[in-house]
Amino acid sequence: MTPGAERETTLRADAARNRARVLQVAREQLAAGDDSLMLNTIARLAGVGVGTVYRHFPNRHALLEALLAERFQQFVDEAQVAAADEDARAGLHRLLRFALEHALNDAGFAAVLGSASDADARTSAMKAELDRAVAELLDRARDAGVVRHDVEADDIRRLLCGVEHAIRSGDDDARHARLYLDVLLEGLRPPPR
Amino acid sequence: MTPGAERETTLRADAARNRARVLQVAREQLAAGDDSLMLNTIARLAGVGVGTVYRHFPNRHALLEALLAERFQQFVDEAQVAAADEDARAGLHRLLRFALEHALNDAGFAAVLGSASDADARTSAMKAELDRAVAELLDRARDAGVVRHDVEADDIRRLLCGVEHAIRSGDDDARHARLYLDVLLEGLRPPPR
Amino acid sequence: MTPGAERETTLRADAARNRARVLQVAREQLAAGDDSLMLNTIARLAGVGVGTVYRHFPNRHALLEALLAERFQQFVDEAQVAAADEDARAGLHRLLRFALEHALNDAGFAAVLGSASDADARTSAMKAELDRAVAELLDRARDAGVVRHDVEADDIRRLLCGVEHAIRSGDDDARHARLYLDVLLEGLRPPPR
Amino acid sequence: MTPGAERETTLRADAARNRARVLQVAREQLAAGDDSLMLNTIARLAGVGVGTVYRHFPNRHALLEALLAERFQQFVDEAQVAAADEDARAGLHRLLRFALEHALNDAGFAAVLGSASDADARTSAMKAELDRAVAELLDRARDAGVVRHDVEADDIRRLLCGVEHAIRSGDDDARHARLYLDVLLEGLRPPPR
DNA sequence: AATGAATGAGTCTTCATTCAT
DNA sequence: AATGAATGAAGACTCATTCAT
Repeated sequence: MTPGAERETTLRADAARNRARVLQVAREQLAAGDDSLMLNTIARLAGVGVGTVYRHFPNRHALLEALLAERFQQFVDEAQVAAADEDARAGLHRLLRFALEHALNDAGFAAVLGSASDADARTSAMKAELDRAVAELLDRARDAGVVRHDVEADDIRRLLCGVEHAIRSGDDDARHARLYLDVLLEGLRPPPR
Repeated sequence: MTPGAERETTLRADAARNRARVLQVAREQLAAGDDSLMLNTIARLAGVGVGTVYRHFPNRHALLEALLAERFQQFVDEAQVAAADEDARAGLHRLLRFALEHALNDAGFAAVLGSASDADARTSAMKAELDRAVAELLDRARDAGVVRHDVEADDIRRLLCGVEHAIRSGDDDARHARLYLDVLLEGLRPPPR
Repeated sequence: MTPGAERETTLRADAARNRARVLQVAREQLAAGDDSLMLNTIARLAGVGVGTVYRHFPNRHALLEALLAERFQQFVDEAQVAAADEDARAGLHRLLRFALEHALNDAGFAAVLGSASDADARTSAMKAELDRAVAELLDRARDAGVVRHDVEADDIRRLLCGVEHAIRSGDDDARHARLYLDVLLEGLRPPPR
Repeated sequence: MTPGAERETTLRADAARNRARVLQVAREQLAAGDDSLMLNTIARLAGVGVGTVYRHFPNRHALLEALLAERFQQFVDEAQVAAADEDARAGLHRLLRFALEHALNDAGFAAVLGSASDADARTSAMKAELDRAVAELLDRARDAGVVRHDVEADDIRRLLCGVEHAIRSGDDDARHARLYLDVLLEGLRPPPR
């Protein structure tokens, strides 16, 4: 029984259920475009008392962090796999498409991805892990001459958030998503001459 | 007697001065990064009563619209000049750099630029005017083979907002601004093959 | 028109009325033994909105201060007159009876009188003024040999609060008040031999 | 089988230990000047669940009563000894000094001593016992002409609380304690004619 | 008997908007 | 036309008490 995992494990069955419900409702609220995350409302929707929400998440931010930690780690794992692709350019492509999908599905995810400073050290750690994977991929891509020299992992993250933003602003159908991502990918090539 | 025109015409000198002050303060607030736009605060800073603010702008949104209308028209004018450039690609370049500067200086400007629906018909009209100019430029650029065929004026607007977003997320120094805009410009070229 | 008085004067008629109502209700609450001073409740009882209460008194403490300032100054004025009595012992007697009446009528008054540290400088100033008057009286009384040498103005204040406390604890009829005050006055005489 | 007795008797060893811990923590809290007595906090500090606290003490008041009962009985015992002093005035002196020490050490103690009505019959019984001892002492002192005729046991209790209050309001060093108690003792002598 | 998660009424505080002056 | 006091709905958070485990 890992000590870290234990915290989750020893949670009483009903407490765990409530915690999950709250996270679930919060996620739905965000997905529905309501980023106010009112703890009272969430409590009502989750069918628990306000106090229960506050017990699990002392403030709005803690809730957001929890929401993100879940998704982000999951994503970082996938990202690392994608980053190992033999073909660096293809790997980058896959990685970005990957991240974009996540960002489009989860507004909170995009928010973290694109913020300069993190409130929680765990978030920063995960972001660093992600940047490390991207940096490796970029290095290989640069060596292969398929990516311009003046962009770094950090820039990739920010540009991706920009694309996500562009897609969200207006009809965010698949065609636009594909087009905007493609523009980014083409723009990342070393400029002619 | 056009009602719209009358409002502007009959404005007493002091009323006009108050209106200008309110807009000025609101602009400063936004520039200072405070996008809450509390009308009470603005009134205090402008040295007028809240009631006065409400007389001129029935609600927060009206204030935002007014703020934008001012800037936007000014921008559209400049844009039309830029769009007339002989060299279509150079014109596009200038136009985007132009817009980007505005967007970085004025968060509200970027918000309008990137929103799918407008609250005020005048805004839509100006946006249409802008898109018309960009569309012409794009047509010429496409004919010259320097821009991919699958992007429209609307996409340009959205992508630009994306770039603005990327620049704002983190250190928004000149280097990043130039780099991200360049990535966009390169990405807009017709893809190889 | 004195500047100090003006603040009160320029208060709009209705604002002044509301402020007075709030103070009135707060005073009644305290008198009724409820020292929780819930601003919402006070607002309701005063027939004004919560916001109005908050406009006049940003927090509970400000309300208390206002409540006290009113009474205290009024009392200090009277005290100074009483302190000027030719017969020092009689003056002290009158002064204490005087203060006791106030303290019994207004719990807040007693609270300030008996607290070692004040939150508001004005309160400290008034207290100092009071102590000055008492000190003069004590000096004369000591010279006349009718008060023990080891008590100071500060002690008088504290002992009086003690008496007030004793009177409140139980039936606080006039007999008890007279008796306890008399015990104090006798106790203040120089001890035999 | 007396229900009251049973409760004490059948208390399991661990239950008794928990009860004692809770009382201990509550006492410490009060001593530390925190008279909010939050049962959740006490439970945490005592290392038991809230439920356990509630099992032993159905509400905050019951806890207070229990806290006091302990001390009070202990005090009454000592008081009865002190009251048996040959020299009535000396006995009174010792008794009051005695009570004062207790009251200064234990704010709850003073609260009970000075309250007109008790929540628990046991408290009233103990208070009656105390008053009986004091009354005897007073009778003897009056007969000896060393205490005024118009004070009763009840008054002694209340005046003592007054002194305690005075001592607490400000620097409560030994000098002040001695002085204020002395003022009371002198004040209790029969007034000169 | 013990635990501590859950509850939700209760309180504080802010701020967009109205309206008497 | 201007003022700013008043309003009160809305949101954040606490804590005494209950009850399933």
